[in-house]
Amino acid sequence: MKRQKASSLADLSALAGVSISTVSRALADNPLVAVATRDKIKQLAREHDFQINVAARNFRLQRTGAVGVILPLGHETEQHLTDPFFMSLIASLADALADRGYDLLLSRVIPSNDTWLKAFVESGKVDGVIIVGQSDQIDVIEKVSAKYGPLIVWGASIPGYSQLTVGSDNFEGGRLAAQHLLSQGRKKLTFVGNPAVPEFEARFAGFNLAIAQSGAPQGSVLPSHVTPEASYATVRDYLKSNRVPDGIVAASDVIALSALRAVADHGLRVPDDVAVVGYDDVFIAEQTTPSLTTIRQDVVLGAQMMVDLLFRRMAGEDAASISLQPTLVLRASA
Amino acid sequence: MKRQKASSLADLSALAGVSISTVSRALADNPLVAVATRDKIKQLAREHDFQINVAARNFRLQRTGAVGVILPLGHETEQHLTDPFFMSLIASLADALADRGYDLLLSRVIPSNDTWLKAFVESGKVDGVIIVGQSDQIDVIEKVSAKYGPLIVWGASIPGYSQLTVGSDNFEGGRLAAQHLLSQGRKKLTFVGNPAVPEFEARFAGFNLAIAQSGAPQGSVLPSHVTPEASYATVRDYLKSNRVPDGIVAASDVIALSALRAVADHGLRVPDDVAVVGYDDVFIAEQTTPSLTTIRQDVVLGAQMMVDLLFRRMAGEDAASISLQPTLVLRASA
DNA sequence: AAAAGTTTTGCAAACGTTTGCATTTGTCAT
DNA sequence: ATGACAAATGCAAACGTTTGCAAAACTTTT
Repeated sequence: MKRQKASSLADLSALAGVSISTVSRALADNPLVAVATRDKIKQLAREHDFQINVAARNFRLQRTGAVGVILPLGHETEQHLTDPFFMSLIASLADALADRGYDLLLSRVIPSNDTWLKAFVESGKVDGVIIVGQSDQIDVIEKVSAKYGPLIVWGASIPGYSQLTVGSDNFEGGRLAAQHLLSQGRKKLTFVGNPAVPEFEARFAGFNLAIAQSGAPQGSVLPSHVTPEASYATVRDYLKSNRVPDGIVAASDVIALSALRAVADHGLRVPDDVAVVGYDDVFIAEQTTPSLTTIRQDVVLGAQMMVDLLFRRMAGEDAASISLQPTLVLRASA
Repeated sequence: MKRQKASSLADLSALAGVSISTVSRALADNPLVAVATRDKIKQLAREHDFQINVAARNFRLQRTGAVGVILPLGHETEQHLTDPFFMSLIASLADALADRGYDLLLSRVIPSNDTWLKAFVESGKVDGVIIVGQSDQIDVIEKVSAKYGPLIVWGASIPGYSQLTVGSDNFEGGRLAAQHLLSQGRKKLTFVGNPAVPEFEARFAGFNLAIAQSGAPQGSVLPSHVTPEASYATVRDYLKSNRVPDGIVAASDVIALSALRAVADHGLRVPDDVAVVGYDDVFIAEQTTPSLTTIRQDVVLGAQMMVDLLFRRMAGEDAASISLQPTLVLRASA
């Protein structure tokens, strides 16, 4: 019994004694071909375990079947990609795209010039692009986004910018975090994170508003890189200078983690002496000692929204940016 | 000045007044075309910012320019992808592949039947495959790997299996961890992790050997899922049953993190009462309280080796599995 | 039994490249 | 000026699909 593998429609058409067109249509269940022929061909395809050449099909259809997911590492040349929040977002994106039969082309970019995004978009390798985090590339993104439709950004929706974004309401998140601390009677708050990052800027603004509304003294800000080492050092040095806050709002859980450690190493107790609120609710937030009170962003939902929006844009429809509501998750650290 | 975007070789050939072939060759710097013509065409390409259609080229060249990276989520249906170790491995893979001009096609697979890998390999979407972690799919991998060359696995090299693997010497890593604890006078050791996972099995074997050689009483094993919640519960319940070890070797840093917390929550001190050694040295290992003593696997090197091996296989050469030496990183937890 | 209509199949072009081979153009010695 | 040879360019096929349109094969109606 010869069951050679059929590797093209031509092979199959020879086996079935029909034309290539008929095979193509049969496999697509096109009612144009008679049911009997269709079944026969499908049977044959199964027997010779035929797999259609996806590259050829996509080429003919002028599509790629892939969506590019890009992480611009602008502020941090280091291993930004390991930030657990971005990772789970990517994981969820992979799932959401797979549900639609699309592949996920992963790309880390360390922006060296202004053309990286343009080049990527025009390379024809993907049918759409999702950018995870604006980093310091918001202007580059904005420029490309003006001419290239299927482009969705995870990040902040900023007045004056028209790029299509999905993100949690960072302002509200920052406000929630600060408000929580204030409601516990904390007075001297510090925000840790680099406000040059658009998302962080909004969180910081929300943080400031909450303070202003409560009448507490103005909060301070510690611009910090997002890597564990850098943020640890930043907080440690700050504490050493004796400006000890009684509440810390971190711009991310990873930063919060470092803050927890810096505070502990400085001989202070969390939350008794210093309360710490994180941001993201990544999977380790529950596992820290003490476990981390944080502002939760729903990555699964976020990923779905991004993919929804992207496909709408790919279909030529238009769509509006989406802002998701973050929530406060109460644990032990604040 | 009309600077329309040229979007195909045909466009460009019209502009230059030469044939498509000549344009193709000129852009490839083929010496067959006169230097003057070459320069003129390249100049023209720049002016009209021409970007070659990668899909078409790859199709013609019968390649895809992409490598598939697959995470089989066999043991854990949940968000395995967020394990920081795998994430940094993927990040490094992305870099190593980008260096070679290849794209990274990310795919999470929850194996439902035995054909997922075969289907993926035969879909023609990628030129090679890297599997990150054998999970419980080692037999499926083995079968496909027998017929499909460009397939590299991160994981354990197991006698009797011929799949090409890159991984750290898990046996040695487990041995190192246990030996370290024993050398500090610890006597009652426990291994936390599911020995059904090939890598973990080897770590457990090394752990056992070290104990046997030292003459200490046999160690115990706590099979545990790799998620934080599950491993926390496992360790907590074990401690509750009053079988308190004085040393824990965790199969991963994430598990170790849970162990740290479970031990602390049980009112015991780390490392005074119970010492904990992790595995992987992920980026948060430094940030735990207390910071985690762990067995380090070099992901950057590992990723490079995998890509090296893969390209050798893609070129039709053969290659041998690689075992990397893990190292003990001393911190505060043991 | 032929015409008209319907269903099923096949032909051929197209997607944008690369590349073997043929052809044109240019150079040089005669 | 002509022939021989080298250098530069162009023609056309191929990669594996999908799909508009034409053609063939049936069915029904007269």
